[in-house]
Amino acid sequence: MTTITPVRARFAPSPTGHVHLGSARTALYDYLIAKQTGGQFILRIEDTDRKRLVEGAEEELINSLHWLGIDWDEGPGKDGPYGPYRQSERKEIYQKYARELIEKDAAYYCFCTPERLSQVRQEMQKNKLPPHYDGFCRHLSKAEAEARVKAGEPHVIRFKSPKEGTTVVKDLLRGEITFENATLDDFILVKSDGWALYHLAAIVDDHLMKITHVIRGSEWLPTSPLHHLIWNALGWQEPEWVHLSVFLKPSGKGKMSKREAADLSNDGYSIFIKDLEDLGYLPEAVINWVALMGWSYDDHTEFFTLNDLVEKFSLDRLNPSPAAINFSKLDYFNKEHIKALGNEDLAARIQPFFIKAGYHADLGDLIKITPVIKERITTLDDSVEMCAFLFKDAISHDKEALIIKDKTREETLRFGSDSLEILESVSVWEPAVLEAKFTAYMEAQGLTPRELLSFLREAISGQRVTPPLFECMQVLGKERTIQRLKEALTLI
RNA sequence: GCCCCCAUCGUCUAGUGGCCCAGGACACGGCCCUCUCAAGGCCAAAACAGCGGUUCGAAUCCGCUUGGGGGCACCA
Repeated sequence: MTTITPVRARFAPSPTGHVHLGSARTALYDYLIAKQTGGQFILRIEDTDRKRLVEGAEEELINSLHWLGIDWDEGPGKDGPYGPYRQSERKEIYQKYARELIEKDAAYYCFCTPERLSQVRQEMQKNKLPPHYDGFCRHLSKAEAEARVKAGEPHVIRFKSPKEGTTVVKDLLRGEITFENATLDDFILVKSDGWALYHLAAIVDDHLMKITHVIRGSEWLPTSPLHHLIWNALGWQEPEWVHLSVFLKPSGKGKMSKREAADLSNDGYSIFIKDLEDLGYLPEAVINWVALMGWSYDDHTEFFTLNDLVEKFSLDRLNPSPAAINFSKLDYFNKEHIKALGNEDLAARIQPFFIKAGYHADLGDLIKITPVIKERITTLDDSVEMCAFLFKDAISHDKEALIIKDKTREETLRFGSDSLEILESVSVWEPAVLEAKFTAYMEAQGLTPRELLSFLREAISGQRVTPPLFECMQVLGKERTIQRLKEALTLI
């Protein structure tokens, strides 16, 4: 590592939908590199396309970032020296620089109608050429163009891409990438409604906001030469470019489509941060998981907290190849991070899931069960299914399961009433005491734990799967445990 | 069609010319432990896409092929 200079990194989403894994990872890396160098992480809303805005998307975006624990130093709700941080509030700024580009002859007015443009595109495709603009307005005289603009003729502003030579883009993890200028298009910089497009707006903002590193998806690679050219045309020093690889669907074949995203939810998974939260994943786990998709620390360390990552992340250990999303690995990380949680913390996190399921579980009770469930649940939501019986007023039984395997109804009844007596005789209601009593009883009767305890489990919980039996009895309390066993015995 | 990117076990990856007949993790299978479910322990199976170079030596460097991915909007 050379001398560390503070990095100013920005996460610049457009509020057009849910925050997904890809953007979460980009935001994370931005945040990490900024924090690690003592720099700033900036959140900028790219909302210049007024038609695509989605109601509530910005709010969800902010919530998701907060949930993940990624906080910004400058951005909406947190003013800084380079605001405003919403592009919709910066329209005039972009127009100023668009004019500058025209004056420098690096851009030109174009009066072609959308109809003509699509016609040109079709023509190009028919001739097996890249579907680019044909340059119809590129050579209009400045005087004529200005006159038509003044006359109020609808127009856009296009960048004047060089036609010869090559443009080299330097990417931090891919090295130098060379593009033939002949393959470049004359991109639109400002639309006919006066709003700047990403290509102009992002560059102007990155410059004005003194961004030093731009981390973005590799889908931007094809337009990166244009961006390089615009930076140059404006006479500015461009930032470091980092083009991250895309995420592939779990099969590894192709990008996640709308349809596949929907199919995922049938399996209890999702690529959207909001859903992951609802599903019972920990932000710690999502962060850990997503950080490792495209980055690694060494050949064996996998468990990282956000703070670990701030300390250990580095751009030079990024991996340029696309990564397939692996949800079973997320499950694994979720288990690991749940196990790492303190009992009070875990209890507070599972409580909303109980409440959502209609159980009035109070924190005190939940804290009692967290030690025994923390290594048995994959998601926070799993705790509800596993422990619901503790919070129900009445439970129902599967009568079949109430007969001890390979024993008769009469035998079961006898073991059941003996158990009842044992329970009633216990004065110190603790797992160790209960276990000692029952172990002695089972030995005397020649019963295996599997036989008796499975029966008791069904009797007091109505479930086949629960946390360890004696712990369950403890949380249930002596009275309710006895009550439930009595009820069960009447059903045999 | 054109441009660009990528290429190690099923998946995420380690590996920057000899330490590699390739290491870790998840998932999968088996065994042990075990009151259910987990957790834990042990074991197994599993990869350098192909072909040419360069080199004393290549997973590592170069080229080609193949495969995969991304882009080609008055979206970002």
